[in-house]
Amino acid sequence: MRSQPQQPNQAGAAAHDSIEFGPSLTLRGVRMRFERNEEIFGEAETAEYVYRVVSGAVRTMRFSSDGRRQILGFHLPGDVFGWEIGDTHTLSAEAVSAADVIMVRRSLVEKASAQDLQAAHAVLALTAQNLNTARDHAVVLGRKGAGERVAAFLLQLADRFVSRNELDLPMSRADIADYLGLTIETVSRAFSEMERQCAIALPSSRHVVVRNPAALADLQMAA
Amino acid sequence: MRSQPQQPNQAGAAAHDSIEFGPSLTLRGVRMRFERNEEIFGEAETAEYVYRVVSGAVRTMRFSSDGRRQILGFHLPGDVFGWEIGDTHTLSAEAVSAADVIMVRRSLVEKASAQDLQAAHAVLALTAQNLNTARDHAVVLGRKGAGERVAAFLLQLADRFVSRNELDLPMSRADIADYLGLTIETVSRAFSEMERQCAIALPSSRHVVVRNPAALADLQMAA
DNA sequence: CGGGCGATTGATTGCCTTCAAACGTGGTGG
DNA sequence: CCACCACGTTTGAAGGCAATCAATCGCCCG
Repeated sequence: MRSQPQQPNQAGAAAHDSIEFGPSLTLRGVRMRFERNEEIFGEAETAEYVYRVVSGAVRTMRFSSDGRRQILGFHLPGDVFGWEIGDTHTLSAEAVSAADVIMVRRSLVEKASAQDLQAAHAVLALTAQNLNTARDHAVVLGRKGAGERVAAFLLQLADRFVSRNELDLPMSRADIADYLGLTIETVSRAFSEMERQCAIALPSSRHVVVRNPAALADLQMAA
Repeated sequence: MRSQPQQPNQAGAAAHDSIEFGPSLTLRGVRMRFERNEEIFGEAETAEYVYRVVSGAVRTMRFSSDGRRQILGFHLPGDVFGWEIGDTHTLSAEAVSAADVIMVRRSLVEKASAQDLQAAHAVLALTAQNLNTARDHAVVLGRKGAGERVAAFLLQLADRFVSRNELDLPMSRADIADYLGLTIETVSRAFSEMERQCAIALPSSRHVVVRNPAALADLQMAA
C-alpha cells in the first residue's frame, strides 16, 4: 500500500533522483547522504525541501514542552517525508542509520499542485495517508499495554518488508521506546518475553525472525 | 486559528446551512440534529457526507482491535469533521451532547476539489491541520503523565472558547479519559488535585474556571 | 586486549488502574 | 412537592504494570 519495501534499487546514482508523489506527479531533486543520527531538518526551520528515502531509515519526531521526544514515524526506502503545508517544518527529522535521500524543492511541489489538479490530489492523498497513520498511532499510544505496543510495532514493520517474517531493525531500542511511549528496558523485556513464548526469535538484537505471526497478532490485541 | 468558538450564531435555521472550507469553497448542505450519544457515522461505513458542527459537540474515535475506544478529537461549533479521502469512513463519530450539524455531500466536495485548485487547496489545508493536531495528540499520549495530560487538555480547550478562563465541558469524565488514554478515576483525581492547588475551580463537575493559567501551563510541562 | 555503547536482566519504586463505596444531582413518578 | 432512582462523579484502598535505578552482558572497533 505504501511503497516498494527494501527495493534492490541498484542505488547507483542514476535512479534519476526524483520523487514520485503519484501517477501524475514526479519531480526531480538532488540526492544526499546523511550519516547516522545526523539531523535532516529541525522543527520550526524553514521547509525548503521534501524528501524521499532511497536507502537507510529516517525518524521524524516532535519534542514535548519539557524536552522529552516522541518519535512520530519511521521512514523506510520509498517513503516520502518532510512535506508541510506551511513554510516551516512542524517536526524534526534525523537519519536512524546512514541514509540516502532525494530532496526536492518544496516550491516545485507547491507550484505543481497549484497548477495541476492531479498533482494537488496526489499531495492530498499523501497527507491523508499520513493522517490515517497518525491516528492509528494514537490508538496504540492511548489504549495499549507495553507488550501490545511492541507486537503492533513489529507487525506494522513486517508489513513493509518483502520478507514478511524476517526483519532487520534499523533503529535502536531507544528509538522504538520513543516511538511507542515506553522505556528502553520495557521494550527489551517485551522482546525477551516474545522470544520466550516462541512468537519471535532474536538471532541478534537488531534481527527479528517472526516465528508465529498469529501469536504476535494475539499479543497485539490483548497482552 | 480554527473557528469562531461558541459563536452566538442565532441558530435559527437561516444560517443558510453551508460549510465554508476556505475563502473560496463554500458548499450547501442540510442541517440535522443528533441527540446525545447518537451515532453520526461509523467506521467502515460509506462516507456520504462531510459535517460541520453548528451547536453542541461531537467526538470522533477509533476502536482498538479488542474493543477499547480511543477518542481522537472533540469537535465544537465551527469545526469540520468526517472528511475522508477514500469513500469509507476511517473513524466513528457520535454526538457528545445534543448537536446540530450541517451535512454536505462528499461528492460535492470531491467535485469541487477536482475542478478548482483553490478548493483543492482548502481541502488540503484542512487535512494538514488535522494531521498536525493528531501529532500533538501523539506527543501527549506518548510522553506525558496523567496530570500533564489533563492540564494540556484544559489549555487546549480553553484556547477554543471566547472566554478563555471559564469553560463548560460538553463531555463526561469518561470521554476525557478515552481521549487522554486514562481512566475516569484518574481524570477526576487530576481535576481535584488542580483545584487543591488553586489552578482551577470547579463550581460544578462540568464547569471549569481557570484561576491560574500559568500554573496549568507548568503542570502541562512537568507534573 | 581494552574501551565504549547498546542491550539485557534484576530489584525496587511509584504511578495509574482496578475494585469498591459513597456522594450529588437531575429526572421521574407517586 | 417530595421521594426515589439512575447515572455521573468523587474518593478511598489495594494491586499491578511500567519506570527507575543499578549491574552485567555482548559486541563492534580501535
